[in-house]
Amino acid sequence: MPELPEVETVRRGLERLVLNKTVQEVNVLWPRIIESPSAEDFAALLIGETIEKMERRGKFLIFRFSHYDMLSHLRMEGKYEFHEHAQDALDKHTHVIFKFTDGTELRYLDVRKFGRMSLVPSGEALLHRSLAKLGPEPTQDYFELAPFQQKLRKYHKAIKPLLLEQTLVVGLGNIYVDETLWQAEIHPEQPADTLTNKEIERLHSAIIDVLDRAVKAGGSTIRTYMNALGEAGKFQRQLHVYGRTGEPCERCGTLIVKIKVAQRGTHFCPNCQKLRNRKPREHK
DNA sequence: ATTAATCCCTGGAGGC
DNA sequence: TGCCTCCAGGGATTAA
Repeated sequence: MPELPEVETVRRGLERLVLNKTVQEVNVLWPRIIESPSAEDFAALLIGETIEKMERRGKFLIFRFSHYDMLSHLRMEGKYEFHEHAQDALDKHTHVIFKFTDGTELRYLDVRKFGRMSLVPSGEALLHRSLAKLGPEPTQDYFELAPFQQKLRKYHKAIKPLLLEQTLVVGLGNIYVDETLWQAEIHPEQPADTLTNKEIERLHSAIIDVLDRAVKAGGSTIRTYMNALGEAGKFQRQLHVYGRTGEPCERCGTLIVKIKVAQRGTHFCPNCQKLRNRKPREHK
C-alpha cells in the first residue's frame, strides 16, 4: 500500500518520465476514479495541457499542468505505468489513460479502484478540501515538536488511529505507523493525551527517521507496490513489526503480536510497547 | 466538539 | 476442482 515513501518514489519516477509532455487525449474507463469535475469534463479540460511540475503533498501526487492542478491519490493499489507506445496491450485494471502528443502514454491502474483523481484550477491544489486539512510534512524543517505536543494533549483517542488521520503529521499509513510506534516504544492504543513528553519526543524523532529511511530505500514492496519505473522498493527488509507476527522482537526477543485497532491490523511488541493506565508524573 | 462505524472494491487465502 | 467466506485498508461520509 503506498504511503509517503512509496508516493514520493512514484513522484520521482514520473518526474523523469512525463515532465513537459503535452496531453493529446484522456480516456477514463472507470468514471468513479474521477472525483471532480465529471469524468467527461476532466478528460476534455486536460487536452492541450502540459505537465510542468510533479509535486507531492502527504500521500497526494500533484501534477502541475499549464492551467490545472491534478490531484491523484493511489489509496491501496493505484499505480502509474508509462508506455513508450500506445499500442501496448492494455491491462484489465487500467482505468485512466493519458495519451501524449509524442505517442507515449501514461496509464493509471488500480485493482481495487480505491484511488481518486481531481482537477482544479492552477494553484488551488493545496486549497482543495482534502489537502487543506493536512498536517506538516514529516521532515525536520516542517514537523515541529511543540505544536505536535500541543495537539496530542487535545485528544484522548488511541495514538495509532490519530496518527493515521494525516492531521497532526502526514505520510504514515498502516505499515509505517506500526514501525514508528515500535521504534518509539509506544503501545498503539495508548491514548494521545497520556503520552509523556519523553514519549512524544521519541515519537516525533521516530516519525521523521522511519519515513526518511523508507524514502531513501525507495519505499516498501509488500504485496504489489511498484514505482513508476516498475521497480520494487527495498524498505520491507528493514521492517521490524509489520508482517512479522510470531517472530521475535529484534530488541528483546518477545514474540510480535497482531491485534485489531480501529479496524486495522496492528503489529507490536507486547514487551517493548506496554499499555499504561495513566500518565506517570514527570520530574524536571 | 470528538470519535466510531460504514462504505468503496477485488484478489488471494483458507476451509471444506 | 470449485464454491464460499474472510481479509487487506485510506479517506470520505455519516452517525452517535
